Amino acid sequence: MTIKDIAQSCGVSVSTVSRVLNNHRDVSENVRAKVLEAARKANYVPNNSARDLVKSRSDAIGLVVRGFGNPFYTPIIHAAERAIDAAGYSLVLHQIGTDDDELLSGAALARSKKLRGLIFLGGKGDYGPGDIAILEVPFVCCSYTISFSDLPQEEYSSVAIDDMTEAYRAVQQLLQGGHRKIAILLNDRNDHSIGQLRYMGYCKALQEAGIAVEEDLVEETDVFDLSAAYEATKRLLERRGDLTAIFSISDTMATAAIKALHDAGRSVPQDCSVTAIDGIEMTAYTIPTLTTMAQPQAELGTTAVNALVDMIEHRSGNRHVLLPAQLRLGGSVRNLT
Amino acid sequence: MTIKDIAQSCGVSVSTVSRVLNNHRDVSENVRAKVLEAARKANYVPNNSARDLVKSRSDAIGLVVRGFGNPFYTPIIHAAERAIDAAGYSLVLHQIGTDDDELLSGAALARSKKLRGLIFLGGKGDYGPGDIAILEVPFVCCSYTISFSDLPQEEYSSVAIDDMTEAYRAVQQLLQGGHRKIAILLNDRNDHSIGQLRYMGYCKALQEAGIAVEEDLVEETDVFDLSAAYEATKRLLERRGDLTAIFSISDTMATAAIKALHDAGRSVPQDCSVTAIDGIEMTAYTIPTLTTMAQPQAELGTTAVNALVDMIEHRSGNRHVLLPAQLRLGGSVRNLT
DNA sequence: TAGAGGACTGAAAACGTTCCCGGTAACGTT
DNA sequence: AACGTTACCGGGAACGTTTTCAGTCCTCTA
Repeated sequence: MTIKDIAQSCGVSVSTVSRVLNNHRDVSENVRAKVLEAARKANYVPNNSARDLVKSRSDAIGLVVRGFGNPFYTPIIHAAERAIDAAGYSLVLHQIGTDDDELLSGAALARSKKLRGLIFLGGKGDYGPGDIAILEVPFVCCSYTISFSDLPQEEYSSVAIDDMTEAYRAVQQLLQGGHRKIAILLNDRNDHSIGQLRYMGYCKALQEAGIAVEEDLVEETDVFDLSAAYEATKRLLERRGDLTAIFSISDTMATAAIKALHDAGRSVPQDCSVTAIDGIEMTAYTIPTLTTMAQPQAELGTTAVNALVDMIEHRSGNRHVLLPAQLRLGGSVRNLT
Repeated sequence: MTIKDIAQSCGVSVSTVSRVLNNHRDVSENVRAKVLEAARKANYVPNNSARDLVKSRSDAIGLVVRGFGNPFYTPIIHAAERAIDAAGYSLVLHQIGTDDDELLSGAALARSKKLRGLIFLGGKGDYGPGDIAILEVPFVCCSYTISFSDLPQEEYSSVAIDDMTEAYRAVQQLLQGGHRKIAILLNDRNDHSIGQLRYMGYCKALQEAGIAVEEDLVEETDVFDLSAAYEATKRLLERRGDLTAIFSISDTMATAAIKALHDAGRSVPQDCSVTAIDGIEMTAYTIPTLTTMAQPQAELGTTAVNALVDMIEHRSGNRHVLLPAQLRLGGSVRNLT
């Protein structure tokens, strides 16, 4: 059932059918009605491949995500899909492994599928102006660090929280509670990831309070592996039994940390406080509930696609938006004073 | 950069270039090498729209999911995407709301995008043979109940756990522990969903143990809303203070239930046992850890796409696979005897 | 009443592939 | 020497759209 069949059945040309189907002007009311009716009755569905070919673009937006399994991303992707759908686009999801290059993957995907735009979710990029040239479509980085690269701000878009500041606030809250020996649980201090930014916030808060960052209070571990975070916490406790608080850069790691503390005979928050960043739904229902800097996950997703769609439709250029996180008070923090 | 440009630069015809790019026979080694080199150097990426048009099919598989936000689905989708990628296909993700018809949505998507196949994840279908006729591509239902419909087994494929049996096993475990007043937390008893199947397993276990299903021990609530599950548990406790165990049809609801019990002054498992079905990663790190029938989430995803790809490539017809769940012992169950 | 202009329509090219079909050259077989 | 077979290659149609361009008819103005 093609446009041609409809044209034939209505006794008009394919051009005319195309015009009514695309809501173009210059077509009389009665043939418009006739064609519409015929299309409806024939259950006509346009062939996107043909349309894409002639317009040399599709209606799809690519979402390339590193670490899809992270429950933190789920509500973001959820909201992004809804927004993409609402804007009349469709979503092709591409997941990349830890050793894949998102830029290369994204570029190939975008070119072969004639994508309209790209969203990079999660991860980090050390790219320069020359690198992103292979991306021929607009893109926005969502919860993604590109801040360390030498890419000028006006050459890309981003949507995220202010990682360093929010980490700073989280740690500051512990400091205000009288904590002095605060450990940090993160992925990597030097990989130019979001973890590094949060580490910088941690350091800043400590330094402002006149506390030196102690090497053996920082523990690096795989961010997506709960059991690794569990083991890391165990190591931390063996090394520094005197710590009174742990700042985790993610809710999931914090959950594992609380469990490790519990299994080591320390209850939270009586014997040790725990705070984090992310605010995934589940940690509002654990025992104890987690005190965390909750990210506006759905808003991150919709903001990212709205920015992208604006760029696609030439309503705006690159922009950077920082969304505020909100302190979600739980039962995992105790004040010492 | 099209096939034509490459043809020109190599001094051969487009047909020949197409042949080498598609690994067809009847092309000499040296021109093959020449074309390949030219394509590589020109950074050629095939135009999928054109290919899709002429072959009248794409390389995409549609994943239509109801309730994307459910963390239980995340590892399934994760694994599915990997498998789709590995099989040389790509994934278009479509999410539907509670009031949308997945069949209609899926059919429109499949037709307009010339999808090769469809995976329905989560949800329920009361469809007959006439209904699925609008789907012109193979499809498999993953963690999806279609069992109540009058669709003959050979007309569709499915991958799931044996919901009724696994629920039966979960409840049986509580019964063996001496529990007699066992509540159930579910979405709906009569909506032909997975919840109903699990409810049937619950009933069967009770009946075999000679225990009547008590109306006020079953609580229905929105399956995706943790706060609703929390409130539902509160109601349950007010109504039946004498219950000694709760069987929840999902891990997430169980988490909320444990929290509600805790807030009501009852600790788990001392005052009340909790068990569930799903086995999401986080609940292995809560306090207490959740005893649950863990579903092989990744395997569900890969099995679904493998089945689908087999059908797409005509290696097999419709098939139904039931994967075993595994009892994951946690600390949320106490034996009374 | 001639001409301008607007409303509407159709023919046809173009998009970048795939694939069928026909053709040539080389080689072996009778 | 004639013929079949094989290996290789190019021409060109086809896929289903969109869009430009060239009309045709009608209406209105001068």
